[in-house]
Amino acid sequence: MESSATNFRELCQQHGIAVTHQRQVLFEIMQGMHGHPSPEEVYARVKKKIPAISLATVYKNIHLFVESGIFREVSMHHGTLRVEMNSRPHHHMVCSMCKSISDIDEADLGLLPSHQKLPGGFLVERYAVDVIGICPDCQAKKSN
Amino acid sequence: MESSATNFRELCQQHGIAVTHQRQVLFEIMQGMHGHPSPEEVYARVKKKIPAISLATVYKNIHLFVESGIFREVSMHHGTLRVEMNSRPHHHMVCSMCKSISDIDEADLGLLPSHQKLPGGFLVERYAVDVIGICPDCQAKKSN
DNA sequence: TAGTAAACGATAATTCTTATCGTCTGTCAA
DNA sequence: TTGACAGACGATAAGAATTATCGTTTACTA
Repeated sequence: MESSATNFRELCQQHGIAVTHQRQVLFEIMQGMHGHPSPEEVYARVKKKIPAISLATVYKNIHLFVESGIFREVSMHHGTLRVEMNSRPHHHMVCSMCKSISDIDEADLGLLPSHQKLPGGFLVERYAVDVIGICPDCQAKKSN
Repeated sequence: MESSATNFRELCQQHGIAVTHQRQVLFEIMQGMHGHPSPEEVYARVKKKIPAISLATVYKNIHLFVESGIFREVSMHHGTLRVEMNSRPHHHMVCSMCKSISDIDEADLGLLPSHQKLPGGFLVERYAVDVIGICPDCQAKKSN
């Protein structure tokens, strides 16, 4: 069985990024965390292993991991407060390139909820679907 | 046909909030905006009609509208950067009370995408579904 | 193993949002 | 109507999250 160190080294080589001690510890700790920790929470954990690490390094490497496709952001939405004024039942199309958000009617999406109660006893109020992909503008730019 | 002023007055009475000039102009401008504007963008528009308005007032009233259920937030997610380390295909259950996020396997959700290309030519890469509702903990608290 | 590009830590700066506070206004009862 | 009072307002300071800067150190390639 390969060690996780070897795996991480290969992962970095695949993505063309340098293997540093900080980066490796960060990666391993993040992989071992459940849920969706904030950068601060990750920082707190990593600090136990590398007391001298900087919060900026944590941010920089989380972004690097996300850009490389090693991890993924939970929400594609903008960081600022965004409000919904379209009162018709609809969902969102989010462009993975330009991050633009456009609305799509529920009926046009062709997806409908089927359960009222999910495993664990979670009581469903509504579904919010982000369709992630490439918007027409970015498709055009891509093929140029 | 009722004027929009009357509508807004009734809306405020329904929600037990005062009708102020700022609030009314803000509401009307937001209703007339497309997409999902940021507070800054809304502020810029409102300023043309009420030059003396404060950005804090815009924030306070957007929150008020959201809390009252007049408008809705685009994303229920936390404002901070959150990273996904679960590599299995899954979606999220977001509690509308405590804002906690937990994972649910795609298979358990019972929802599957049916289209590859949506109206407008948007090219689908993947779906990210937020199931919004009440988590078991908050259901328990609620009934107390 | 030397040169170079990139990564690091420290910290200043920026951005977004919220809190504070003195003044003003909308609401409601008289 | 009017007067009292809670709540809303504007100005701005404060706070939280994130990013930029910069001098030093480290990893990769030849």
